Amino acid sequence: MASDDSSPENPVEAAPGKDRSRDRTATERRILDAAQSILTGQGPAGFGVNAVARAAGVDKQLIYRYFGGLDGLLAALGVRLAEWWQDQLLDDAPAQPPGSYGDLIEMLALRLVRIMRREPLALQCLLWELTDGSGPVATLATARAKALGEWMARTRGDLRPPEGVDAPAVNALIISGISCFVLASRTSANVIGLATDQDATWTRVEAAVRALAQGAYGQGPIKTGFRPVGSDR
Amino acid sequence: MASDDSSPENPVEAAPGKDRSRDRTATERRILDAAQSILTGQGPAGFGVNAVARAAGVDKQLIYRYFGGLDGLLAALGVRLAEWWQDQLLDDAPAQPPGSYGDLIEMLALRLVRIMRREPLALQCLLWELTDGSGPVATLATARAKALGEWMARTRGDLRPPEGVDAPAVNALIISGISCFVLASRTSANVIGLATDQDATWTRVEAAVRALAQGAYGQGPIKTGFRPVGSDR
DNA sequence: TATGCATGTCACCAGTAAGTGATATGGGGA
DNA sequence: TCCCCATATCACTTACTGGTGACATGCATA
Repeated sequence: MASDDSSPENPVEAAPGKDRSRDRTATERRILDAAQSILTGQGPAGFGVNAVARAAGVDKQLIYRYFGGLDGLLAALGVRLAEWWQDQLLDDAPAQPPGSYGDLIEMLALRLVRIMRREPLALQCLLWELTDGSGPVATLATARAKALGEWMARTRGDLRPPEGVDAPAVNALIISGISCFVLASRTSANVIGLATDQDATWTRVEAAVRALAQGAYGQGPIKTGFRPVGSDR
Repeated sequence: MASDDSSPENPVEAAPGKDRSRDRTATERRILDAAQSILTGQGPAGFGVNAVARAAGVDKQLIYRYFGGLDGLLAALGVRLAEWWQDQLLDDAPAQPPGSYGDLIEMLALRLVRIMRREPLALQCLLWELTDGSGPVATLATARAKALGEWMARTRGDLRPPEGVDAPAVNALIISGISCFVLASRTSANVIGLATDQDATWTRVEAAVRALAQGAYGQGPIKTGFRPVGSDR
């Protein structure tokens, strides 16, 4: 994945011929598609003017003209991301409303596990935010935070966390844990002793997520019927 | 922190004169110090042959000769890191042995929070592992995992998690949560709604860590006496 | 038909990266 | 004393990056 980016491996066809469509909005979409594809595949490190232009089969000058450079392109991509998060979270209303605050957080957490596992782009954006907190990248984080917040507001009804439990802090840790774990599973098949390439492991992780949510907000430790087989540190 | 790396901002002095000490082991140490300094300051992205050589005040050729290139240098750094983790974790025996498995995990988790907050190098390594899972970088992860495992083996005594609780999965999520949260606090002053630049927030986070550990392994939700002031999603 | 502008392309710049072959220099052994 | 070798430095190539100015082309309007 180093040098040979000129081969047409992207969804957009890259015929190096003459003036293509002469359609600005279409070209802008091509560029955005390419940017998304690059970010998904190569990650933040590969996200550059040259790479995106090459993938889009377009001169990089157009990126400067139409988006004002990389930052503008990233901002435009952020708008897409925001819509995507809306689709992922908001559009699937819960089958049955949560019965307790613990259920609410469990529901959110499980959704998060599945979304993150399914969508590499979300992971790459998260990684980028962890790497670089400067302005343009921060908008990506904002999109996600907004979608999560709206889902909560819509779903929580009048549920409240139990007295004395610091819900924002606990939730932040649970969400962080899920994010980091899925992120780590992307590059390593063994994360803190769990084989992330096996489906059974993910079943266990989801059960653990439930146990954490209910343990922090519920009435006691959740027995999942888990029986250790190997080392149980 | 971008371009001007030639100024002697590192602990090693960078006099561009003639043959310095003509002492290979000392030179190797200079290079290693510089590499560590670069990684701590600039992160994985800034970790290159030129940058390290410049910071060490040494010709980059020596990096190839003595370490066989960046990968070898990274491996050598990994050895250092392993020792560092040993120092951080193993050498401070717990004041009193944990009374339950929940106490054990709570103890480990709190230690982790403090270590991660204190040592930027640990965070940069973690970030690198999340970015790139290829061989040389993976050794960094191994060093940390080994230190954690040994601490557990030494401290746990004959404590066992409660029946039916999947300790490896729960612990992995707790550790991931701490890692990711501290990592995010490095680049953003507001992580999932928590102001990470205030000491009070970290007190809350530590309490939440305790609540999660005890909630998952203990007898019920932990009341920390927390009283919400603002939004409590 | 002729002009002007939006669209697209090309060629180049300065900067920096990784990597390599040749050269200087000093110290220790024969 | 002389020579050899480990140590250290220099000079260079190749390749890529972000960024910019100049140029070509086609469409719509006057």
